[in-house]
Amino acid sequence: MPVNLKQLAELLGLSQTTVSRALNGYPEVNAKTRQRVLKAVRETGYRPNRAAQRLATGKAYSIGLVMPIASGIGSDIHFGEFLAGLAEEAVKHDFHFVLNPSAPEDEEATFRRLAASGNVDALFLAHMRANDPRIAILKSLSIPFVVHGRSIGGPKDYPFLDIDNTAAFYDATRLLIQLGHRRIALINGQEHLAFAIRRKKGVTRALKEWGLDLDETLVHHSVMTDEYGYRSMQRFLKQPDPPTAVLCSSTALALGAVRAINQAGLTVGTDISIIAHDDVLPMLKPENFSVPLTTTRSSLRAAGARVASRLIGGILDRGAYPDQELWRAELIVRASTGPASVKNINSRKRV
Amino acid sequence: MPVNLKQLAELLGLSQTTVSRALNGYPEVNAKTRQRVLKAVRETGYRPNRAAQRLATGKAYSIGLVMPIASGIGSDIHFGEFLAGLAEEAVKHDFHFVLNPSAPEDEEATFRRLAASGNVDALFLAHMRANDPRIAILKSLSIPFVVHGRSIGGPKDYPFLDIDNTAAFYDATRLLIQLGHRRIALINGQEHLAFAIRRKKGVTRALKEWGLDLDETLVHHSVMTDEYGYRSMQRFLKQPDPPTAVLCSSTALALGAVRAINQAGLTVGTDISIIAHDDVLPMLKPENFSVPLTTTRSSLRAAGARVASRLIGGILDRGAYPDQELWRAELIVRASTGPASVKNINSRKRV
DNA sequence: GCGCAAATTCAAAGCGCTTTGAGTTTGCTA
DNA sequence: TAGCAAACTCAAAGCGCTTTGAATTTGCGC
Repeated sequence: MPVNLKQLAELLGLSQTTVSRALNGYPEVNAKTRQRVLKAVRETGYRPNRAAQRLATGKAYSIGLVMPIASGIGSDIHFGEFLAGLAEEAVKHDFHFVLNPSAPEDEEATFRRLAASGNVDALFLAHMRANDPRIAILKSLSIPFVVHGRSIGGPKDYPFLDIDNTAAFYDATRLLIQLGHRRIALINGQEHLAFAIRRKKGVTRALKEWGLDLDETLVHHSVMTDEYGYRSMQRFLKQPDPPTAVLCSSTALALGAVRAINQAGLTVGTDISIIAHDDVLPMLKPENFSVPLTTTRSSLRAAGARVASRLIGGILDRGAYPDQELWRAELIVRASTGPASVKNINSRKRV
Repeated sequence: MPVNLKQLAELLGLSQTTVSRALNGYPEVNAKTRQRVLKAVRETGYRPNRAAQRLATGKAYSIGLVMPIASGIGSDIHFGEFLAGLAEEAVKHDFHFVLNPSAPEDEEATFRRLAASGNVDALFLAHMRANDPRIAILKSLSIPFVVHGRSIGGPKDYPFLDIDNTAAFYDATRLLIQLGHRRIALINGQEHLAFAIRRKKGVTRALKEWGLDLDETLVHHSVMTDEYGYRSMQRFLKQPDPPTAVLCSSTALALGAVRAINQAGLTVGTDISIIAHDDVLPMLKPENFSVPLTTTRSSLRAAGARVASRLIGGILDRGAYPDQELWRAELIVRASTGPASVKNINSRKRV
């Protein structure tokens, strides 16, 4: 039988008002009194009743999530991982979720309904596309939100958390160039997604700085699964002048690419270099690849947790968070990258 | 500005009591009055305030979900799909989720905390293992729950929704036997999972009925990804007496298996038959395989929705659901299954 | 020691719903 | 037409918290 405010106040010989204020950090409470209250809370294990708080404050203490059910997104491994981070953080603060599976064409209606329902205090948005129309919709909805990722074009002033995809792939490409690679391929995510566009831009930029051009025949866009990584790599290797290095937008793609490379009788790291972006999925660790993978790393789960923090912090008016965050991915060099030597190129040609 | 009960009652010239009762289906309300109330609800768009309901009834109107973060589960595509079904149904009833990411070793504590928190009315459980200890824990916790899947051994009297895995794989195997196959392989899920055990049992049983034995060298257990399907199939094909047919526990596994088959210069459906279990993942449609896949089909999303229905129905005391449900998977024959002819066997041997 | 502002604390009024216990009608029976 | 049970409807009391507006203390300058 949990104690409630009234009992706690009685126990302390204080009024509910004072106890409530002590707990919620109001300044007009004597420091000693607050200490007494806090102690009593610890001893009794008092936890405020969320339903009552919701009723009294009008806050929902929950976060709305629109879960895309379009092919290849909803049940994407990446979504689960991000969600885990989000949930982890939410649970700490006793926040709930309202998960709204929604087809892309219904998304706008879903947002509106959700915002109007009063069931959520804030919304979360992901899978940004170029010129994503959802940002304008959310801005018009007067409900706080945070975007994971960034659109390209359109309004600039909205809260987001993104990683610097351009920089990550610029850095990765630069490393490859420094190692002597000149023909560099890119196995990327779907073409309409903002992160994929930025990553390609990073590659292009680095090449350009060295006076090189990105060969469009060495760029593939697809859903980021093992399977597509394999197919893309296979096609690259069949080209008359195949790449000596390849960048993959996910470890899943890299898994397939590695298989294609091995199957062609080539060795990762010596014959062909490979760098993948690593979302730190527990299923797919780059260090466990037969040839450990050089990666640009940024934890998706951590991003989820951070987004939740910001959303919750905003709702509770606690802590000041930057409105726009751009995380820098780490470039971690492992065995899958090596110099592009003449010998490599020859051995490759022989296949 | 949404209307509340008081305003609605005023509008109707009724008391809040009567309106509330009319809405909640109490019998002591005149049928005509109830119609009037319902009409007014439609016109005003009245929606009861969940926070107030929670406070008044003591119900949380939410469902607890323990999301396993062990390797290869949490961010599993199957989990996302099931979750989508669950969420879809929950949203309809304005139910929330409390997602609790938890490492397997903390699960018990997580259950207890969740049950004690009063934040959820019911719990959901999945990824059943043989002799799964979590069932006993949940039963002791006096909180309603539904299990997706079934344990093997241990208590029998608990609410579950499962598919008849034994029957599904029995049926699939029987079909293969009828087509003349004698050496049948199984690429299964992880060995400790109940569904995998049952599927293997189904295969064994069918073979036994035809006087055949399951060759243990033709059974692999692993995480159900593309990658492992490929590896398993590759190993099977290297055996001195390779299988003429293979059963896969998921379409992801089948994808890998098909690749290995093609790579070996064989053709699915003529040289080697393949049947996969299809969870109806939007990402991976068996009908879109280059050779459309024969499958045992049962929608994971539908299962999620059903579990949510049962959980919610139980909480609201609405509708009577069976406590234990065993869904029958459909066996859908497509082009990936064909007769095992001598010619096939010969051509296979030549490789 | 007095008076006043600042510092604390408090009682009470909601938040919007459910539900108890009591009051009103209605429909029949006698 | 009185009388009574059945059928409806209602006023009011919570649920556990926040917050307003007022009351009480305390601290200081004179």
